[in-house]
Amino acid sequence: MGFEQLSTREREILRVLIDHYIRSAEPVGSRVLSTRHGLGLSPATIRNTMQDLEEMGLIRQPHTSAGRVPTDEGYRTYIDNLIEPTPVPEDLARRLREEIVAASKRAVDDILEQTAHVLARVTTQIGVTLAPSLESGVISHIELIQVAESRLLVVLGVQTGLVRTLLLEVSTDVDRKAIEATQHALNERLVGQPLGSLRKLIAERLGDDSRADARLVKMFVAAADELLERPATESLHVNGTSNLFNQPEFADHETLGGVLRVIEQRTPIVEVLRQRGMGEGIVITIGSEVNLQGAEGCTLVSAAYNAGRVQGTIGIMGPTRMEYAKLVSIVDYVARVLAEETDK
Amino acid sequence: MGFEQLSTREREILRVLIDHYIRSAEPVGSRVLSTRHGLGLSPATIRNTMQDLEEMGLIRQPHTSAGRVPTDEGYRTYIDNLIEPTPVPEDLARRLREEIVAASKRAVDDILEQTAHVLARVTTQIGVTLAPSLESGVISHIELIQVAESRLLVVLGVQTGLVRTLLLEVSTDVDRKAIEATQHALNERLVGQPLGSLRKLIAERLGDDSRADARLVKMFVAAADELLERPATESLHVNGTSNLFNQPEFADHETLGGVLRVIEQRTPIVEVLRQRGMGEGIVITIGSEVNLQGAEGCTLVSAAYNAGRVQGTIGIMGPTRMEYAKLVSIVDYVARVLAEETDK
DNA sequence: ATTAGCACTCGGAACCATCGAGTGCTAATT
DNA sequence: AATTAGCACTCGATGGTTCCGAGTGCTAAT
Repeated sequence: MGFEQLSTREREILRVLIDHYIRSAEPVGSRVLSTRHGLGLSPATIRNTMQDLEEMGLIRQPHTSAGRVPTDEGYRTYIDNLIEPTPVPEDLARRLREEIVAASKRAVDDILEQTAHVLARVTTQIGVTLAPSLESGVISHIELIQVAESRLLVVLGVQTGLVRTLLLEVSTDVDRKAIEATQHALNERLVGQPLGSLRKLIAERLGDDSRADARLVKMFVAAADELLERPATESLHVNGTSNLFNQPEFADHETLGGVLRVIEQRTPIVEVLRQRGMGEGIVITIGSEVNLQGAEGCTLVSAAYNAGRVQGTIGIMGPTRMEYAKLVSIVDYVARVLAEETDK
Repeated sequence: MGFEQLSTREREILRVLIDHYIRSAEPVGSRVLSTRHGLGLSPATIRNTMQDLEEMGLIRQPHTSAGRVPTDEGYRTYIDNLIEPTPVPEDLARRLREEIVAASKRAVDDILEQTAHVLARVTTQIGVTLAPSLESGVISHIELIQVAESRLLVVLGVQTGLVRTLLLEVSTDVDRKAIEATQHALNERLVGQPLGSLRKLIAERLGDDSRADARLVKMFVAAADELLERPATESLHVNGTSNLFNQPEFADHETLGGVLRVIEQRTPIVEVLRQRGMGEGIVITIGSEVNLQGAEGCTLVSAAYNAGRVQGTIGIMGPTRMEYAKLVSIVDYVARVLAEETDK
């Protein structure tokens, strides 16, 4: 099943077959491979090799008298061993950078929204972007602002310029003094610490501080918890869903519906991006390999980007039959640009 | 074409026909109407009336030898004159309220997201919610916070507890003093004024103020402008798109694609909600009546909600063939609950 | 080891007949 | 005068049949 067991010829035929299938979206027969591509072999020979590849589970026949299509295992070997990314053309690179930079004056969410949009348009796939997880971010700044009688706005500055805000509903009888005192206490004790360990820190460091209003602190912790937990699905931006309609694999209503449902749930996608997309370099995830029920025919091409010390993920989602050679480079490039833009 | 010209019998038949069609999604023949509904008329009579209704453009035949289906004009008369909303059942009302209240401790966007979700689930249509337009909101509070060397967070409090924040990229050489001074000047001159007239006000009131940093003020205005313009599409929440898949009218790929594309663009929907949805009571907008290219077969049932002095809109979107009697009440009820929750 | 040759398979397109729901019209009925 | 029964007619949907050809696997020749 592994790549090592493939002969040069098998590799070559598998590569050419998938290349062709990616373009045509139709089962590939031995004839086309023999004539239209430069591997000087007769159809018969190719047929033999194809039989072998089929036994290995890398390709299959939709029905007896049809050509072959890649299986997901086939795609996997192709992805891992047979593609050579084509560099992003100069002019496209320039345009990409411009469009992302144009948005970078705004808040993080706006950049990400814009990036998802650009990704979708350029790749004609679905663009997805995920804001950095703040777990490991370092608190630089805490501010409590009373915006209404019973509403407190919490501004949480995280290291290199990331900001999150959230609203706190408080009982009406906290006075300005208490708020200020709490704010001071929080700042003093928490700045410079990683957000992820906040709950623990508060217990340790503020338990004794008499200046801080205990109720406020408790609410603050609850809110911060939420900030850490919830935004996972909320900070996911998806764009270009309608690109699916052009893909023949989603001509079927069921298939299409399944994918859209998965996208709507968000969580499954966030999980794939978080769990597999971290680290560095491009990660390609085939739907059927992970638990993406309903989107088995989809694949995610993702890359992490560093925004200061925290990491977010971007990517594209489309049918497993996609032009990896081109798209991989684009995703990679966009991730780099995004890192530059969010990290300054 | 108007409603006045319909005889009682014509009205009755139109009503019953549409009622039936809404449930069955199939062309309605004269037989079914005669036997299955209590209007003691023979099929032949009904056929005659149906011919009349067809001439008036209220119903039509998909082809000879098929029953009749309503035209959009037919739906319009039905909507305007023939439906009687069924009250929301007690227990459903309770659950709705609970679910919305549960989210109301969080920021506005969260409530709206949750509301869209609830609407979608309960109606099995697409739920849409639109944050209040801040145009006419009154500024209660302005705060400038330096969150990084060259980043300023603007907190804009709007009357009863609504808060908007946005990031400002500034050149590095503004000092703390200048920021504070500007903040003071802004507060002094702008609090109590409607957000919409902000640009004009600033020219009038701050031109002479020497304390404020001119560059900062200019950037502030730019940012506020953006806040007024841009969020129109951004503060639209959509949920339940996959509900479309159950509707037979969207079995066709083209149709479905059209609708999804419209949803993705967002602007068209925002416009319908803003332009027609304001004021009070339920507004029902049929796709073909307004300029919703691609979503002609869709209808929006929307209602405005008051959040203090500003107004937002919520609604549902689905095939024109939807159960208005039930759904209208639900949308109405949710709008009321939402008003209560955002306005306190 | 490769390839030409050939019988075989099977999905898809085209064609056809059939069926039946629903119509519009006319003539009979109330 | 309004309603209804009766009837011929229309036309989409359904299912069966045939036909075509792309593509195969195998065998025998190179």
